[in-house]
Amino acid sequence: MFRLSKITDYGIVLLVNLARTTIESPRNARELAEEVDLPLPVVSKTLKALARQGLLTSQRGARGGFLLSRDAENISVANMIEALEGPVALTECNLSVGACAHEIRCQVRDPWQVINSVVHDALSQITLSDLARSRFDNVRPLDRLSGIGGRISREVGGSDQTPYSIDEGIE
Amino acid sequence: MFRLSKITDYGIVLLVNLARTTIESPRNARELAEEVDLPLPVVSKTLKALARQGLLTSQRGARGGFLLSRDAENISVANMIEALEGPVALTECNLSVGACAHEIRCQVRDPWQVINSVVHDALSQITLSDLARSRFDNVRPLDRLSGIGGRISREVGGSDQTPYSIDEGIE
DNA sequence: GGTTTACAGTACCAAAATGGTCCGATATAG
DNA sequence: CTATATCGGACCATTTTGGTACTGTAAACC
Repeated sequence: MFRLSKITDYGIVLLVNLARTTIESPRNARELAEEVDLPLPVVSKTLKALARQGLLTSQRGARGGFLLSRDAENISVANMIEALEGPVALTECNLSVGACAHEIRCQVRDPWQVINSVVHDALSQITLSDLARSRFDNVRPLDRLSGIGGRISREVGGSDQTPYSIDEGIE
Repeated sequence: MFRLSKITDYGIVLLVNLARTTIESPRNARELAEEVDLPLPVVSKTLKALARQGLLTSQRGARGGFLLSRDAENISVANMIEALEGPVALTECNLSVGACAHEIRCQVRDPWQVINSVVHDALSQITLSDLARSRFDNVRPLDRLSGIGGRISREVGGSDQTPYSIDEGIE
């Protein structure tokens, strides 16, 4: 079905919520669950996963909770997806060499590498701070994307790169 | 897990196979299954689905089989994925309005529209003929993508657009 | 016209992934 | 010491996937 899991969806919503607040003290799961209107166990599970993957820092005990582990500008959509879904690999052969039995005689492995990179790059260019800014409301969203493309090219290995800002040229 | 289903994977392999041959007579499932080294029932199922979605034309009866229904240049990766997975919708809210119960109070719906479009656009720019050409073998694939980005912007509704050629600037 | 070839549709089933809940352990604040 | 929260699992129902099988129908060819 080519859809992200709900946990990932929830995770991004939660991250945006955390990125929006200016408070620097940790926010706990119950609080966040209310704001987002999702069952506490689900929110809790999602936050735990994000903490384990290093996108959130957790503080245990009374007055504990979760904080972004780094600036929202430095967390890309690709990062968030990878944290909750594992590596972006549209096909098995994109995961690693030798993952697919047909690898040797396969005629499309190399093209798939390209496709996967294109998608990954696209997802790397949008950051959490873009999502948190969210002034999309009454504007057709796609208008903002002119010019994004020139940068979809260089990065390969999942390392961070200069992210594209959705607001570019709009201010 | 953010992976395409195997059927989709198989489907693309089969389409590439069909795009590579110059023969204009239909190729049957058994023949294709051998070439691709996959079980006949699976190949058959996949081809049927592609035919139902209009990417292949089928010919019944003796000497029947499958043919591309249009030129490989006019079949994008997005087309192939949509044929076998349904519409590209990374989240439920990308599928249609009202698909998600949280839609009204959701803070990230609009950003998701953008993300989804970016991915969809990227997948629209690579065509079956690009895949079939496949001269990726000894070249680092990403080098070919410089310049792709400028075009990732305009299209929204899934309609065809001028596709990006992977070989651009390499010849 | 009968036989063979090959697709069409659909039902079916086992295995895996997902969505969601719950609980005991541990760390921290006061 | 107690209340608060996360941590790390286990757990289970439901859905999706991957793959097979079977019946029907269309076309070709003798």
